[in-house]
Amino acid sequence: MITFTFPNEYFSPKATLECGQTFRFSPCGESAWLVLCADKACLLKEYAAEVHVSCEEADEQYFRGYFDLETDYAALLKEAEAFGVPVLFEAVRFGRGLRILNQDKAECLLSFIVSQQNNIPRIKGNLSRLCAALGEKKRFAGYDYYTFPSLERLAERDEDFYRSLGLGYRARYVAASSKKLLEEGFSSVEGKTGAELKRALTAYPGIGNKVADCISLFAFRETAAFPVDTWIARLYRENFGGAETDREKINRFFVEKFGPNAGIFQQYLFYYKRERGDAAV
DNA sequence: AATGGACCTGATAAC
DNA sequence: CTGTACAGGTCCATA
Repeated sequence: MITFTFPNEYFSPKATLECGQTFRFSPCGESAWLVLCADKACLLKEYAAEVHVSCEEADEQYFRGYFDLETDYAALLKEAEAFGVPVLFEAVRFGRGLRILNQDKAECLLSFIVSQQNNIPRIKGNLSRLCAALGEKKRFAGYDYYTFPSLERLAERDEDFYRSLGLGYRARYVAASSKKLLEEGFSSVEGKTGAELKRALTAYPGIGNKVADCISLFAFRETAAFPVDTWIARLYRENFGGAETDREKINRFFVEKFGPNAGIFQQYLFYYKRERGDAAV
């Protein structure tokens, strides 16, 4: 095991983990979290001025990439503030240290299918039962955890099995998309970006525009992908005086307004709106 | 092209 | 206390 550090001025484990982009983490004690992705685990500990990341030695580069540590968030926040939009200014202040993760593609795709019309505690329960049932048991730093299951294991189960884990009507989508992933891999999205990538992702059962944007942003580094859910739609009405109700139109409004990094700013806006929905700005 | 209803489930709020 | 609306939507059926 090794530990590397990163200044916490632009790395807040709490904001990064709790903003809703991932569901596979759990607090352990004060200011510490066990974070899981694919078949790997790491431990985050926050101190006064830095975050300590502990993982297997072979996984250091993986987690540096996972937490997006090569990206300059100081510059991104400056860019956000330069728009002169009050709610965005407040959002980046509130969510300072939030970083966009670079997640495992298959795990992200299936997790966000599960997330639709669902709440976070339940999503976490669904996914942890899924991993416990089909994943591989491992141990890291004294903690037991289950890996995210392989596509082989996932694809051999049917809708009824996923229903038994509590996924509800999403069980059908997880079964079908797992099979598609096993058969085709990511060949249908390979090399695609932007709108083409989004369109290819919506070809998976259970993936519509919103979930396709989430997967683009969280697993394909599509920094312009701007997921529009109920909170963003509300933000659009309340903070931008928007009149459109079509979520694709709302998506275009924000992408045109905030440009190539719109998706990153979306996470700050979403986190702020969900946590501080009552705030004046 | 756009609009509306069905869909699993359970934690939480609201009376 | 029992009921209901709602959760980071998607899909399918209609005019």
